Amino acid sequence: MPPKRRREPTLDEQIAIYLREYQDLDPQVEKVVNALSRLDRRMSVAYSRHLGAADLSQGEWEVLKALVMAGGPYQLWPGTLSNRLGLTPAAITHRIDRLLAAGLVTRERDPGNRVRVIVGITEAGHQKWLEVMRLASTFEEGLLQDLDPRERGVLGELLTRLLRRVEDAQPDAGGRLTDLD
Amino acid sequence: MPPKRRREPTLDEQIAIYLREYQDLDPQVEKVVNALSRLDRRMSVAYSRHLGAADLSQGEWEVLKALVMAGGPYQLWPGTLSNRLGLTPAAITHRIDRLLAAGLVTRERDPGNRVRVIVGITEAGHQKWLEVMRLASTFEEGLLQDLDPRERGVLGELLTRLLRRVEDAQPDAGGRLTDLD
DNA sequence: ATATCGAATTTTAGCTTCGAACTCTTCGGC
DNA sequence: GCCGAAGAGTTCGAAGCTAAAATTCGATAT
Repeated sequence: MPPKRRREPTLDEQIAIYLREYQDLDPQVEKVVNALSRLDRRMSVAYSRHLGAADLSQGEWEVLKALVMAGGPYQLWPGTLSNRLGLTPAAITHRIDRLLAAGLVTRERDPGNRVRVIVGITEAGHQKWLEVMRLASTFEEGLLQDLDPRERGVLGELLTRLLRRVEDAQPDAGGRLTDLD
Repeated sequence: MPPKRRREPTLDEQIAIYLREYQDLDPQVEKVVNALSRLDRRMSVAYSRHLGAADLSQGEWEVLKALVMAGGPYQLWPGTLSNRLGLTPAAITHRIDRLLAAGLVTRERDPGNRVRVIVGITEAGHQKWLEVMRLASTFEEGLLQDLDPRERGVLGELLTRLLRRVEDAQPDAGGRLTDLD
C-alpha cells in the first residue's frame, strides 16, 4: 500500500479545531488573521526566488522600493525608513551598508541638521528596482488571477482599512514619526 | 517654526508614484500586495509584545499553534511543520530544540519509521498556547474593529482564495507534501 | 543479502535582525 | 552663552534563519 497522500486540511478546518478549545474567539477574525500571516510567508518565499535572480535580498529590495515610492528626489531619512518598514534603526543601518557597498544607494549627512542622514537611490539602484519589479509583477498577477477586478478592488479597500488602523495605533513601532520632504 | 509634522503618505499615494514609472503594473494588484506585506509586519510587531509577556518567541508560538491546529493527538512530523509554516527543515529543528528545553513539546522517533520524528505538545505547551491566545485575541479583535461582520466574512473568503492559489502552487516550498494522521 | 539511491532530519557556518549601550547633535530653560 | 535632556544613528553582542553538507534509515534493484 503506497503511503496515502493526505490532503492538507483547509484553513477553515484547522481553525474549527482550535475554536473548540477556546470558544471566545471570533471565527471570522481568526480566519482573516491566520490567512494574512500565512499569505505573507508564502509571498516571501516566492519573492525571494525572483530577488535571488537579481542578486538582492528581500530586505534590500524593501529599501529600494521605499525610496522609489517616496518619489520626488528619492530621499529618505533612516528614521523614516525604520518607521515605514517596521524595523529597528539598527537593521536599517546594516541594510544601507550593504546597498551602499553594492552601489545602489547613497548616504550623506543632512546639511541642514548634522545629526540626520539622507539616504538616496542611485541610477543603478533605480534600474535594479525596475528589474526586480518586472520579475515580481508576473508572480503578483498570478497570485490574484482568481479574483475579478471588482473583487480585487474590494480586497484592496478592506486591507487598506486594516492597515490604517494598525499604523495609526503603532506610532511607537519604530519610535519616530517625522518625514522627509 | 516647529518642525512641520508631515502626514505619512497613504498607500494609494505611494503606489501612484511608482505606477508612473512602470506603467504595466495593475494598481489594484500592487495595492493588495503592498498592503498584505505591510500588514503582516505590523501584526508581527504587535504580536511580539504579547508573546514577550509570555516568554515566547514568535517562532515558538507558531509551532505551538500549528500543533494545536492539527487537533487529534496533537502530533506532527517536522517535515509537515516545515511545509505548513513555510520554513526550512533546519529552522524547525532549532525551534523544536528551544521548545523542548522549555518543556512545551516532545520529540520522539516514529516507531513506524525511524527516520521520522514525531513532535507533540505537552500539557504545559497547551496551556501556554491558551495563555498567548487570550492576550492576542484582544489585539486581533481590535485590528478588525472597523469591519462589520459581513466585511469580515468577505475579507476572509478573498484571502483564503489567494492562500489556496499560493499554497497549491508552492508544493516545492519545503519539498515535502506528506501529512501525519 | 547487498549496493545504491533517495528521503527525513540534524549539523555547521554565515548572514540578518534585534535590543541595549554609546556618540554626537540639537533643543529648552536658566 | 551654558547644561541637561531628548533625538538620530551607529556599534556591539546575542538570537534565529538559511543553504549546504552530513547523517541515518528505508526502498529498490541486483
